[in-house]
Amino acid sequence: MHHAFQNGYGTDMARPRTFDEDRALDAAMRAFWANGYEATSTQDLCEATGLGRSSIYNTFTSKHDLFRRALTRYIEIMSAPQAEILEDAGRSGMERIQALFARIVNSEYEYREDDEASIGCLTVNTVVELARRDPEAAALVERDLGTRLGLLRIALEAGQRDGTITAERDTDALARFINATIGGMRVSAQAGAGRAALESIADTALVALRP
Amino acid sequence: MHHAFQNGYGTDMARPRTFDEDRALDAAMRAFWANGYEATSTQDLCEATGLGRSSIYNTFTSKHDLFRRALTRYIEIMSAPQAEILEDAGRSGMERIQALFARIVNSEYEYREDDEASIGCLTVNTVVELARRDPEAAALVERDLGTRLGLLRIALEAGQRDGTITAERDTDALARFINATIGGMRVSAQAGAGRAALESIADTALVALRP
DNA sequence: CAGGTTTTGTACTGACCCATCCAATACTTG
DNA sequence: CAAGTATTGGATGGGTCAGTACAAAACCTG
Repeated sequence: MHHAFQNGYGTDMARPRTFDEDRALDAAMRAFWANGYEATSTQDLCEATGLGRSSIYNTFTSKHDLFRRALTRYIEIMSAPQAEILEDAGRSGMERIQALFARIVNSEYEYREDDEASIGCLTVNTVVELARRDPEAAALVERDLGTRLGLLRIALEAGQRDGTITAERDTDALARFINATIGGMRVSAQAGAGRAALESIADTALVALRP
Repeated sequence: MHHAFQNGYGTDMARPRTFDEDRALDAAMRAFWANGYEATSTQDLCEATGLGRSSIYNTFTSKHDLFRRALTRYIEIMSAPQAEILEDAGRSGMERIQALFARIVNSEYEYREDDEASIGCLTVNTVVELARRDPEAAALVERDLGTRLGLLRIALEAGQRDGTITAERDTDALARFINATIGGMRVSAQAGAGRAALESIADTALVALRP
C-alpha cells in the first residue's frame, strides 16, 4: 500500500487536485482575518475558498488546524517585508522605524474592502479574541512577538549608533513601545481612524525616540 | 390590565425576583469581557450569572441585548474614574496623563483571575471582535471614543497652559496618540506583557508629550 | 386566605455547528 | 485500456446554538 503523500508529487498519483492549496489557504486566512475565528463557520470557509467540505477537511484536517496554518502564513507574509525594512542598512535607525510605521498605515488600506472599516491585523485580532483560550495560537503570536521585538531592537541599536535614536532608554523598552504603538494604531484603525489620524499617531510616537 | 413595569416597584407586584439585576449584569459583563461575544454561549451566561434561561430572557430579551447593556455598563464604570483623573484641576496636565496610565496598568491586574492572562479591555475587545459587523456595538464604542478623546484634550490643554505638555502639537493629535498608546498597552497585556513592560511603554509614551 | 400576576425551572424548537461517511468521479500508472 | 488511488460532492450525524412555551411556584394585595 502506497502512502498518501498528501499530493506531494513523486509517488504514483491518482486524481489530482483541482485547486491550489496556497490560494485556498490565502482565502481562508482572509476570512479569519476579516471575521475572526468563532464567527467564521466551516461553511464560510467553503464559500471563501470555493472548495467543498471534503476538500477542506481532506487538506486541512480541521477548522482549528486550518486556522493555525492561516495564522502561520499571515505571520510569514507580514514578517518578511518588515524584516527587510528594519534591517535595511541603507537607512538610519530612525528612518527604518518611520518606514515601518508607513508600511503599517498602508497595510490598513491595502487589505480592505472598499469603504468598509479596516480588518486590522490578524495577529492582534488573534491575541484579543483567542490567545487566552487557545495555547497553540498564543504560542504562535508569542513567537512572532519575539521575532518582531528582535527586529525592532536591531533597528533601534543601529539608530543609537548613528545618532538618530535616543540612547537614554534601552532598546528593549523602546522596542516594546513601538510594538505597542503599532497595536494601538491597529485598534484605532478598526475603531474608524483614517489615514491622517494614523499618520499623526505614528509621527507623535517618533518624538519619543528622538535623541 | 396592569402593565409589567419590569419589577419597577410602585405597582401591584406578584412574585419578586430572587436576584439582583445589576449583579447579574456585572456577571454577564465579566463573561463577555473574558471570553468575547461569540465564545460566550447563553448557557455560559446562565452559569456566570447563576440565573436560569427564563430569568435571563425575561430580564434581558436576548443575548445581543444583554451584551449591549453589558458594554454600556462597562463604559459607564470605566469612564467615571478616568474623567475624574483627567479633569482633576489639582494636578498638572502631565500628571493627569501619568495618573491615567497608572490606572490603566493597575486595571490590567484588578480584573484578572489569578495567574491567568489579562482579559484586556472590553471596549478594545469589542472593537476588534465585533465592531465591523455589529453597528450597535460600533456606535457604543465610537461614542465612548469621542468622550475619551474629549477628556484627554481637556487634560492636554491644561498641560499646555501650565507648561507640562508640549505646545508644538495640537491636542487633538496628542489625544489620539495617547488613546492609541492605551490600546497598545491593552493588546500588549493580553499578549503577555507584565507590569514592568506596561509601565515602560507608558513612560516612553510620556516622552512624546514633553514640552 | 383567595385572586391575580410575575418569576422560575424544564422541556422543547428549529437552525446551525463541526466533522465524517460514502459513492461517484477523474486522474496516473502499468 | 484496466487497475488502483486520491479527490470530490452530497448526504448524514451528533451536538450545541439562541430563543420559546408552559406549567408550577412564589409572592403581593385585598
